[in-house]
Amino acid sequence: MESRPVSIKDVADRAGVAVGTVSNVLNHPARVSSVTRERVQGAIDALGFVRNDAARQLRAGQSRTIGLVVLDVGNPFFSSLARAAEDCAAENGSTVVLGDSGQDADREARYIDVFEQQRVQGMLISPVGDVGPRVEALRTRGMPVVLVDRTDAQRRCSSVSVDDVAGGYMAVRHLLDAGRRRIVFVGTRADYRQVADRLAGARQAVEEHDGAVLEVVEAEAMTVLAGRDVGDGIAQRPRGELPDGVFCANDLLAIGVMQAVLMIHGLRIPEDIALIGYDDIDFSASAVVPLSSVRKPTTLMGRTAVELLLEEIEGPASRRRQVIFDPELVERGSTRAVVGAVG
Amino acid sequence: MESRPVSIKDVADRAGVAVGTVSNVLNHPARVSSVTRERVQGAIDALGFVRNDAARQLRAGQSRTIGLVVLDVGNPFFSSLARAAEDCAAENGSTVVLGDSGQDADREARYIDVFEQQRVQGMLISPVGDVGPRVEALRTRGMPVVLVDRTDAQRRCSSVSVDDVAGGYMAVRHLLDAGRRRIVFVGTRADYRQVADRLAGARQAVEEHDGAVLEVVEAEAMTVLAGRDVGDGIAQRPRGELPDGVFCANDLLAIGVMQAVLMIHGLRIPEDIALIGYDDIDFSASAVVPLSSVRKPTTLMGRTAVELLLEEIEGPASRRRQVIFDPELVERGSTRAVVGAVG
DNA sequence: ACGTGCTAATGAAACGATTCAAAAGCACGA
DNA sequence: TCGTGCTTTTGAATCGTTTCATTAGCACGT
Repeated sequence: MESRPVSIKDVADRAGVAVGTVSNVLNHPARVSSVTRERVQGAIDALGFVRNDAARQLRAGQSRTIGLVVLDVGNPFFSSLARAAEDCAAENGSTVVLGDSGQDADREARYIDVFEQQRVQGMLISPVGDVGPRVEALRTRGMPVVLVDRTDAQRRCSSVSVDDVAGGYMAVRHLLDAGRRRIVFVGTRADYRQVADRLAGARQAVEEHDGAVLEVVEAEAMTVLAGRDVGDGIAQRPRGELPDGVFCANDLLAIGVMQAVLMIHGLRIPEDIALIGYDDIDFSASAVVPLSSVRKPTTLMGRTAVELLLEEIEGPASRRRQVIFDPELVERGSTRAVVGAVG
Repeated sequence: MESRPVSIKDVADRAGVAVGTVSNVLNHPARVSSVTRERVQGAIDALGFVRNDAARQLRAGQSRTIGLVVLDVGNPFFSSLARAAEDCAAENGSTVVLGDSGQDADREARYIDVFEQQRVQGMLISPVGDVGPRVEALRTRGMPVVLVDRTDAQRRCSSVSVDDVAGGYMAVRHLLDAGRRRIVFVGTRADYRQVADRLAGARQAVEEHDGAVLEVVEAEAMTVLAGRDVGDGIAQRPRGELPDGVFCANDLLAIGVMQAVLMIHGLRIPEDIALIGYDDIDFSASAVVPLSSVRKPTTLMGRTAVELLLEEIEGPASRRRQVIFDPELVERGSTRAVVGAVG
């Protein structure tokens, strides 16, 4: 009953040709006369032949597959990045397979191993911790690697990332432009480089502006609940000490702050407090007051990462490139200028 | 400079043993004396040898990889399902590679092809449209397939899904138990089998209960904004005609309804209207009023899917099984009983 | 010295597709 | 008839690993 899989040999026998001819039908159809081609194709269909990729790869020495290791597929940033990478790869005849490290270094290592054993064309890695040595080893064995959402300070490989300092600057500059002067930055104790960068950008914007002050408020975590606590604390202050602009290190925090400010304390957004977040998650557009935010060029990042990788696959001689994108301001109701807006 | 990759032959030469011995070190270490083992291991490390999976697979005839094709990695349901599947596969020495069809049939077909060419051990598919013929073809070629989040009416393969009728019943039953009688179901025109099933369950619960009435309100889409419109329409009714319980076909709708009911019309949840959603997305727990919901046993589903697949891989003789899980009620503030709660 | 019973190591064959030098087939002109 | 220049087809060699029948090596008892 359970017969062994159909090979190119079986197809050749049935069509009455040599194996080389079948291979040519599959890979160089122009070399084969149309009558033979049709006979072979008929045999392929009749037998349900499916090419054995292992054998093909073994001979070819490399595959048409790109490995992508992400921190968390549940995070919308990574899922749309993956989508974009897949599209771009498909246009170039490659396929992306995804490995989710779940921020776990062991798991990350496992996927890197598996992909290397599979002889993928190259890897895109958004690393958990320090993948320096790892990447170094891959490169000595000739495996192209591009880092995603992280630069490589030692320039061992190309990378695609976002300038979070610019993003922080952009957000606070936007608040200042809307006439706000007493700015609060909400973030966690800056273990994450990302948060630290955003704060640095915020500082820079405030320092450029006479009369503006920046206060840093620390949240327990980067979640809605933590944001609600922070918002609660802020909104309880006496009227005269209220900030008029709040920049949160991500959208979840901002949504929490919004809930507290609006619901618990009855203040108005943006009239009393203008509010801006970071990441532009889907939810932000449909918050009670649509939330302004700072968006990473996710799609562009995914495409660029694949392009850099392909570049390196084609010509390994090419030098490493660190591509850093600027984020984009997304202006919504939570910071809309209110003076003269009706006019 | 760019030397060809290190093969088992190179390792054998350096260690001064035969290739078969190196292979034994890798696959059957017990068969090799410890002194030889160490010498070979040393050569492996020194040369940076990485096993060529293509060659291994070619010989073995099958891989240790499971292909998972999902509708949308951005959807938390699928990302946690994938996570669970990966864990379960890892425990059994396999690796899951993920393909995101993005609800696109072509893309889905491409991933299925790629996985079949890669001779994966088996596939888990959450299908876009009608994959019947597709699955049929795979099966005749001996490829194990398990459907996810969908049953196979023709029982051509095993499947893992959720009983949405039971989920709908559960949600409305919960509202009834909390003393609500005028129930509204919010959903889209039921193209999705899932939504239709949830409504059917809701109907059933209401019919079992004397004096309870069910009204169906149609939303434009399954989004927060569409929910807000619906909530707006409901809350504008004269007090006497207000429902006292609302069941939304997903959490996004429910959050929209909540925003409209609370913010625009100043009604209270759950005092005036008890509200329950479906899916239990992360956001629900941190809504202004924490949202009750119906949760699918995502992790269990992922594990079970892998288990069914492995079962079929081991013994192809095993009959197909349709596993249907019951969803779980998650009770939060939006439906909390208010009478006597303080006591 | 020789057989017995081990364990350890060997190396050729096999997996299935691709490649490529060589052969075959064919048309045409000399 | 033969050579020339073309297109089409052939099939052996190759990729790197695993398997397995065989051989080698060694200790022990007779």
